[in-house]
Amino acid sequence: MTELEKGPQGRRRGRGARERIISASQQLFRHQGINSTGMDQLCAAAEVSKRTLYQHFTGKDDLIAECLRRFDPDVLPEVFDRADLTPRDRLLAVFEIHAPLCPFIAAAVEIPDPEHPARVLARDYKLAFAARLTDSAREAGAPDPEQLGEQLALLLDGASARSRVLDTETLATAAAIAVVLVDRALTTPTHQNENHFQ
Amino acid sequence: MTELEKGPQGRRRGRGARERIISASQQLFRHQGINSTGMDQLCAAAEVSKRTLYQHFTGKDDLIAECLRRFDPDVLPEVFDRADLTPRDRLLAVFEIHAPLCPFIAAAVEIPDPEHPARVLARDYKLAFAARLTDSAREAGAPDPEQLGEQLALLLDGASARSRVLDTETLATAAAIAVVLVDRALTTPTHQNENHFQ
DNA sequence: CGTTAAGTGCACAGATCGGTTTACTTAGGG
DNA sequence: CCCTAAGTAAACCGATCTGTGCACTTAACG
Repeated sequence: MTELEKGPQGRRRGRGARERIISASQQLFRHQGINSTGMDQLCAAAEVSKRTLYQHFTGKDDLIAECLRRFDPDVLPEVFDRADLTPRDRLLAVFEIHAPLCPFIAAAVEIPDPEHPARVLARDYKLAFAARLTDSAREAGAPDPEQLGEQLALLLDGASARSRVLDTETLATAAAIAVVLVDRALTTPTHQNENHFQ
Repeated sequence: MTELEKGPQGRRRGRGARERIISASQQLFRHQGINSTGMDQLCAAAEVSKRTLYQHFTGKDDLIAECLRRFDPDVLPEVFDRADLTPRDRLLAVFEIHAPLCPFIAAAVEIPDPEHPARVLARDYKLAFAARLTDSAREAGAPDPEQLGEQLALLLDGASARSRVLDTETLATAAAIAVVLVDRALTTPTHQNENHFQ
C-alpha cells in the first residue's frame, strides 16, 4: 500500500493516481454519503489534481459506478468460498460480518434515477448475493433454496438499513432470525434433505 | 381538502401556505429524494413564494424535520388500533401494507449527520414502531415480546430497503418470514402462552 | 369599511456544485 | 539521457444551491 502496486492495466508510469482516487472515494462516500462529497474535497483527500481525476473518469457518475464495481466484486468470497465450512455454516457465517451501511443500499437511496449505472450495479450485486446464498442453501439441502436465499438476503439488508437509522448494531437480531429460518428449512419433513454433502 | 381546513394553530387568515408546502415537500422528497429537491422547485410545486416558505420554516432542515413529524405520527393506527383483529393478526397485518421506501430510512441515509433533527426523528419513529409491535406481541402472548417486535421491525426495514435496491416489491418475502416467527413465538413450549386474550 | 396579517414576485447574495482550460512539472523506461 | 506519458496547480465556467431584502398585493375579520 505504501509502495505503488501495479496499476489496473499493468503498465504505469506516474504515481498511481487512479487507485488513490478510488480508495479515497470509497472512504468519503461511505462516511459522508455520495451527494455530500464534492469533487474538490475528493481530489484533496486523494492528493490528486482535478485534471487527473477527470482524465481517469468521465465524471462523478462514472467514479461512483467504479467504486461500487470495486467493492466486493466476488461477492463475499471469504465466506462463500470457505470449503472448511458446511453449507449451513456458510449461510450463518454471513451474519457474523459487521459492516456499516451497505454501499449499494446507500447508492440506491441517494440516487433517484433507477437507470443510473450505480443503481444497476446495486441491483446486480444484490441479485448475485442472493444467488450465492441460494447456492449454499441448495448445497445444504434446503427444499426451496431460492426462497431461503432471498429471505436471508432480506435479513441482511434489514440489518444494514436499520442499523443506520437506529445508530445501533442490529445484526444479531438478523442472525437470530437466520438461525430459525435455516434450521426450519433443513429440518422440514419433505423428501431428501439432511445435508447430503459431508 | 378543497376548502381550507383550520390551520395548525386554529386561527388563520391567508390561503394555507403551510399545509401546501408540507404536502408538496413530502411528495417531492419521496419521489426525488431530499437532496435532489431544491427549494425553488419546492416552492413551485407548493405554489408558494419563497419568502412565504422561509416565514414558515427556518430552513430546509426545519422543513425536512416537519415533514417527518407529520408522517404517521401515531404509528400505523389503522393497524395497531384495530380492535377487531387479534394481536397476532395485527402483527401480520403490518406486512400487508405496501409502501415505497420508508421516508425515515431515506432521511437516515441521505443525511450524514447523526444528530440532525431528522435523523433523531427517524430513530424515535423506529423505536416507537418497534414498541407498538412489541405491545401486540405481548398481547398475543409471546414469551419474549421485545425480541419478536424487534425482529418484525427488522423485516419491514429489510423489505423497504431491498425493494428500493431491486426495484421490485419484496414485502411478500418479509411477510413469509413474519408468519414463521410469529407462529414459532406463539407456539413455543415454554410456560403460559397460547393467546390468553380472546 | 379599513386594518392587519398572510402571501407575492423577483432580484440578488454568497457559496458550492460538477467540470474545463492552460501552462507547467515530473517520473521512468528504452 | 532524453522523450513521453502522467500528474500538477490554479484560475475559471455556468449552473444551481440555500437563503434574504424590498416593495407590493390580497384576503378575511371585526
